[in-house]
Amino acid sequence: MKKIARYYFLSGKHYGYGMEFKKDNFSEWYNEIVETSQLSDKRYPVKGMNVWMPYGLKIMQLIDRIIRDEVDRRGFSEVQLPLLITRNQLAVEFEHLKGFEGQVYWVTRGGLEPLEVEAALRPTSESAMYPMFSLWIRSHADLPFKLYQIVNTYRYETKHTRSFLRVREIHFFEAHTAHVDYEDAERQISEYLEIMKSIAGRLGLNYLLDKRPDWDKFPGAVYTVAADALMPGGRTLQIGTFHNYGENFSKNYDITYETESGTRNYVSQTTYGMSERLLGAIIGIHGDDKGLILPPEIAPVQVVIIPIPSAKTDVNGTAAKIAKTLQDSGLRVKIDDRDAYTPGFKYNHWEMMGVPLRLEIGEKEVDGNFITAARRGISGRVKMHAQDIFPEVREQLDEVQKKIMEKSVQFHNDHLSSISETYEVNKDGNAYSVFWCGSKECSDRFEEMTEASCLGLRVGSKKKGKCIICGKDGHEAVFSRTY
RNA sequence: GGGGCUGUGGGGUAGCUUGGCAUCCUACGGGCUUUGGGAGCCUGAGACCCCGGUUCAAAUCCGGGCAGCCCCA
Repeated sequence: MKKIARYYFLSGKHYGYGMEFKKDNFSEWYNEIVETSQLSDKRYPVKGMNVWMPYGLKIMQLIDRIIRDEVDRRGFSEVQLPLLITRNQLAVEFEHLKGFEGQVYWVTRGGLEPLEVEAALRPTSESAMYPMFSLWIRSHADLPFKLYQIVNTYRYETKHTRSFLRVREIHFFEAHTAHVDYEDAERQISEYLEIMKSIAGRLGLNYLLDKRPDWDKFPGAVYTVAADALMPGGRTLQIGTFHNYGENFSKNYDITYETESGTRNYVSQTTYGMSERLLGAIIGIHGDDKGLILPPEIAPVQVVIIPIPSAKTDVNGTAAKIAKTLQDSGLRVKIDDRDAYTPGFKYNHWEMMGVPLRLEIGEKEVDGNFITAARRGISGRVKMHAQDIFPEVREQLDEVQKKIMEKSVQFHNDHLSSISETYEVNKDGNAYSVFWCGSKECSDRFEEMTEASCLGLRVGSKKKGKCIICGKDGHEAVFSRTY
C-alpha cells in the first residue's frame, strides 16, 4: 500500500497514549488536549507565542470563514493594515495610549542602526487605522464606513500565558466602523450583537452579555460590552468585545465628514473584537474525557471512514466509493486505511480529534449494503443505507451539532447561579448573578471576599434588587473569576 | 503584583540528597504477523534547557539567563 504522509489528519499520536487527564481536572486536561490533538505547539521558545499546528490552524481558519461570512453579508469590507505603528500615530494624547503603555512591543533598531522613529507592534489597530480613516472619509455619503481585518496583534502579557486563552501574539478579528452620529453607532452595536449571536450559534457557544464597569472598559471607549463564556474550571472567558467610541477617537485623529448642509462633523465610531479565544472556548466547553468535540462546520475532518480489514471482502473499494460520494457533496472526508493500526485504535484517535461522524465499513456492511455510523458525543451507533448516503450523513451531522448546543446550554445554565449572599460563592467557582449598586467600593469588597471580579451589568436585564454588599438599590450584575 | 516548584531522547519519567557507564514506559524508522473498541514479536535510531563557576571529573553542587507549571492577591 502507498505510504501515507504524516500530516495532521492521518498521523499517529506523537505525544503518548490517549487522554491521561479527565476533564474535571480542567487545567491539566486543557493542556493535554491542545497538545495531543495537535492544535498548537507551545515548545516554541518565546513566552506566549505558540506554533499553530496544521489541525489547529485549519479549525481557526474555518472559524474565520464563519466570521467573514457573517460580516461580509452585512456590508463590511476586509482590509489589512501594516503591523508597525509609528510613535507619532500612537502618541495622540489621550487615554487610549495610556491603557496599553505597559504591554506594547517596540521596534527600536533597523539592522545595526537605531530607528529614527521607533515603531510599535500593533496591540490593536485603532492608531494604525484612524489616521487612514481621516484620509478616506470625506462626506456623509461615505458613511456608515465598515471595515474589518483578521491579523496578528501583539501584547506583552506579564501574566501566565495559556494556549488560545492568554497569548502575546493574538489572532485577532477587529471590525471598525464610522457613523454620522452616536445613534447610528448605537445601531451598529446592535448589529454586532446580532452577528455575535449568529456566530456563537454556529459554534455551539453560549455567553453572557455584560456592560463592563467604567474602570474596566476599553481605553478610549464611551462604553464596552463584552461576551463572556462560562468555562469549566470556574472561570469566564471574554470571547467578544463591542465598544462604542462616540467621538473620542475621531476628535483625536481628526476624522470628519461633510454633512448635507455643508458643515463638518466628527464621526462616531465603534469596534468589535474577537480572537482565538473562540477556539479556546470550543475546546473547553464542548470537549470531554475522550478529547475534542468539534461542531461539524469547523471540523477539519467532518467524516472519517474506518475500513475494517477483511480477507474475503473488498472493504476499501466500498470505503473509497462512499468517500467520493460524500466529498462530491461538499463534505470534508478522510479514509483511515493505515494498516499498522487496529480499528479500535483509530476509533479512539479520531474521537480525540473531535471528528463529528465516523463511518465503519467491514464485511457485514458490504454484504448487507449498509453503513455503521458513530456520532461524536452521542452514545450508540446507527445504521445508514449505503445507497444515497449523503442525506443521512447530513442529518447525523446536524444531530451532533444539536447535541453540542444542548450540552453547551445545559452547562451554561448549570454554572450561572443567582445568589443574594456572598457566602453562597463556592470555591469551585461559577459565574454569579447578583444585585449590585454600581460602586467600585462594593465591587472591590465583593472581589476581596470571593475572588470573583465584576464583569459588569447584565445587558438586557431589567431585574432590580438590593446591592449584595451595601444594600442600596442595584441592578443585576455578573461576577466571576476570569481568564 | 507576590510566593513556590520544575527543566533528562518527540511525550512521560528514574537518576540529583552522597559528583564517576543515564533507567524504564510510550511514540518514531525497518521487518514479520495481525486488524469489529487503544494487538504481538524482532530490530534500529534518539536526551541531560542555555551561559558561566567549582572540580581530575558535573544531569547531579553554585550563580545568572531563558522557558514551563502551580498557588495567592
